[in-house]
Amino acid sequence: MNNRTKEGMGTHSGRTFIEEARRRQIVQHAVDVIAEHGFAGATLARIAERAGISKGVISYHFDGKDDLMYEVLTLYESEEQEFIYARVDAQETATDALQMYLRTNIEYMAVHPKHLKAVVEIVIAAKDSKGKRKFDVTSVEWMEDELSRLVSILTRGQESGEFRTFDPRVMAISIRGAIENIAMYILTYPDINVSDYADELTGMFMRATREDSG
Amino acid sequence: MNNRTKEGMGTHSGRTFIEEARRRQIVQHAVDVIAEHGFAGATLARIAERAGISKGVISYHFDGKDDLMYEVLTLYESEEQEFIYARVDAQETATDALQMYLRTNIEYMAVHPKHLKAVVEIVIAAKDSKGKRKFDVTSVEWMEDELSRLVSILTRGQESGEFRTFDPRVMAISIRGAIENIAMYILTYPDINVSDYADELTGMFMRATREDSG
DNA sequence: CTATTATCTGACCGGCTGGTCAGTTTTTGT
DNA sequence: ACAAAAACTGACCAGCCGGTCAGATAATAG
Repeated sequence: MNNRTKEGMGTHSGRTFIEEARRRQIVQHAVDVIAEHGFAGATLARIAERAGISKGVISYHFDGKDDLMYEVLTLYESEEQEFIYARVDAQETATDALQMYLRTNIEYMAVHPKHLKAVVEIVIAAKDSKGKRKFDVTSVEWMEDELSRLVSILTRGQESGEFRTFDPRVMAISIRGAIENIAMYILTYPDINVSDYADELTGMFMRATREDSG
Repeated sequence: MNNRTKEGMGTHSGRTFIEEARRRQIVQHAVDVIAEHGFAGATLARIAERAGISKGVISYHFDGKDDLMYEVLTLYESEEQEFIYARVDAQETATDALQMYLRTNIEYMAVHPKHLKAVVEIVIAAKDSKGKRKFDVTSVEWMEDELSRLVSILTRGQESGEFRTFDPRVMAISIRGAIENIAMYILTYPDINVSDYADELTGMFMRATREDSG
């Protein structure tokens, strides 16, 4: 009486304690391997070896590599979203929201740099393999979703007069690019002062967005 | 009397007309395949098929896949650098230099989006496979090189009083991130107005860098 | 025209990939 | 205690990867 919902992602309906634990363990080790070797270098053999289990176990608990990657993506994506938007949505003005958005993004990636790297790696890989029926839609939608949330903050700021006139989409793309690039550097040089980075980033985009004073 | 310098990259010493043509052809098709399928999906078989030649021809003219990728990287990287810095270095003030830097970057990627995508794909892949003796150093150095040039422009602006006080490195990383992310979007949605993107980007970072007026 | 060299083909190789499965061990239920 | 279900192992598979090579073909030189 095993595989009930395997492919039915999301809600963990009737899973054993052991199964739940194994899945979590595998996902965690998968993240480590992806962060270390990139998506292409994250083979099932390597993930299994890292977890100290047989390769077959992964196939037993997941419907293949794609399913595992999808799990990694959705798990840490939602984890990040919750962390960030719990704080962002608590802000009243768009200015505060944007500032909090930048700050919590940096803060989150300082605590979980591997998670972010893994998510980015998967999304990029999924984008590249477009048309080969992988996790396509989801991955592209993640980018778009993240972007549209940011766009709505920016638009709100423009409507309230806090922000100047600019293309919210270009601004959002630039902000995401800045954040993701800084994430790469935090991973490469872990000994940097994250708080300073957050200050710099907020100072930068506060000036880039606010109404011209003159 | 064939392979003379094969591995000795760079200067094409004594190459046949045919060899030179074939190499160029292979590199061009390699770029197309990388841009379309990503680095991981750019197999020798696919590149050969696209070029309408046998797989062995690639091995005949290049010392393996790494050599081909290295060729793609160096060729289009230098091409881009020349295009951009020919204009950037002609500017007198740091403000003009930065503005030209942003504008020509967008302009270049509008003309050669595939080249840029290919370079980014290779650099990312090389970064991931770090420690596995590929083109490691070079790829990381490209990023660092690109970054240090930008940093020097920013530092110059700060010394001349054009720019406010900020961490030039963080700013440079953010600018690169914004440019590269926009590149991805231009590739995804080719029907956007590139000129507008350039205007938005310059407006954004002009405000982010300039001395506060008050 | 002929011999030599350069170029190219297509079959082939070992190695690694994701994935499968018969059989063994562990956990669970009674 | 014991049977059934769950969890796991390790050997195995086909398929693709980068790369090689003997032999076919094309270009060139004498």
